[in-house]
Amino acid sequence: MTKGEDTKAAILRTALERASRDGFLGLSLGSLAQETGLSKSGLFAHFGSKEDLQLQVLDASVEAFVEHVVAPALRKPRGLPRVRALFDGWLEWSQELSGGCVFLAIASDLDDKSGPVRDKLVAYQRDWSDNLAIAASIAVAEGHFREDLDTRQFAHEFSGVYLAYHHHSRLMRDPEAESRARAAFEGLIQRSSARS
Amino acid sequence: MTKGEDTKAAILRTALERASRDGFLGLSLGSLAQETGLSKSGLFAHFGSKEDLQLQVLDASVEAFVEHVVAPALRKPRGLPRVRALFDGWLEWSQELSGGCVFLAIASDLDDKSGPVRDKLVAYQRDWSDNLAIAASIAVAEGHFREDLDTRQFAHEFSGVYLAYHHHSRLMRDPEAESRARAAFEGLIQRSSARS
DNA sequence: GACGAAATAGAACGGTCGTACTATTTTCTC
DNA sequence: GAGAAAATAGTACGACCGTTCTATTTCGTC
Repeated sequence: MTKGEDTKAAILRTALERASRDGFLGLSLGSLAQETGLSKSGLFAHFGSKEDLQLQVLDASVEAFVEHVVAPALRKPRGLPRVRALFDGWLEWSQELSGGCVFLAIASDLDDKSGPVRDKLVAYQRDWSDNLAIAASIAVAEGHFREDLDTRQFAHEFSGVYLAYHHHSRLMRDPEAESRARAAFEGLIQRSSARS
Repeated sequence: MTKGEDTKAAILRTALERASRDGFLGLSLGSLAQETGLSKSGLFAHFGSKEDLQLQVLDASVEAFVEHVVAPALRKPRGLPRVRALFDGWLEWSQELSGGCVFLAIASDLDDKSGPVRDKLVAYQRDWSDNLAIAASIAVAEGHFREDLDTRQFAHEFSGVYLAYHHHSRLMRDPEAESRARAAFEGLIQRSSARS
């Protein structure tokens, strides 16, 4: 790894952390430069524009997410164990960066914008939704979940459990958020399971 | 209503709309002045500071929320009908402003900050959570919901249904978001109901 | 160790930010 | 309708924004 690539990776690591706290709106080149010990123009030289930086932060976020959540789950047995691993990993993910889930942090300030950054985020989110539904359908195939389970509905409610957890733990700092989320998840699993 | 109060109300109405789209981070005095046809200093004179403006926007948001969601629900019969009205009203609320739910828009850029604006938002959110739990416990008392229902857990999952709806409809523009949310809600109602 | 290339710094740009201060206009009261 | 009070405009401030351009330093190769 060359010097430049090294620096860039360090910038992205810092940027990811910052984006989780302040979103993309609060992530300025000046403050990021200061935080990484570079000059503003020195940092800027690694990216053609702020938008390019955002796109690369997004890619780096997904890379981290796959490493921390998706990959470990894929090492688990197909079906229910993998679904559980996805949930556990996802919860951990939301606490990994100091500002919580970076995707949610940037989602809110991209909601009503348009452009490549939003497009990329949405594409990634769709992929994730698809993956949740696929994990559920594997659990159906393995006989863990009901034959007639609506796997897309399952994915939707799954994400609802996560979103409620994130909202209650992060904004409201509710100490019961995790136990509530786990209870909700168990309920979801139970009513999705075969031989209910 | 004096002229000044009139202008202030108009400013707040515009600010509310803008805050729903861009959050508090994206809501600048300059752009807000332009949008309301006032000079920047003319607008500023109505508020001692930007923070004061934010606090007042927050109060105005709650006022609107109570008017559009809480009050109509309170006119419904106690118990399940009221719970349903809260849900329906909440879904409508999320589509009322062009940027979606203003509370969620500003929640994400206050997550990790501290100060009076965040404190006020959190207080309001706790009130709302409490109200949901109370509505559920009334439904228990009326015999609509199970005696042993955990009403706080109900409130938590209720908000999860809303959050998933908001996320899927707003960020991902999923046309099925509403039907998914309604299905999730019906599931929640069903397993909370008496004589299941 | 020289030398071309890669990486970083520095300075400056027009713009917008929130805020303060001083005019000017509009409204209300008698 | 005069005059006080309220409401709005104008201007300026220092700070930071993203971006561009031109140095300067550091690195990798022969």
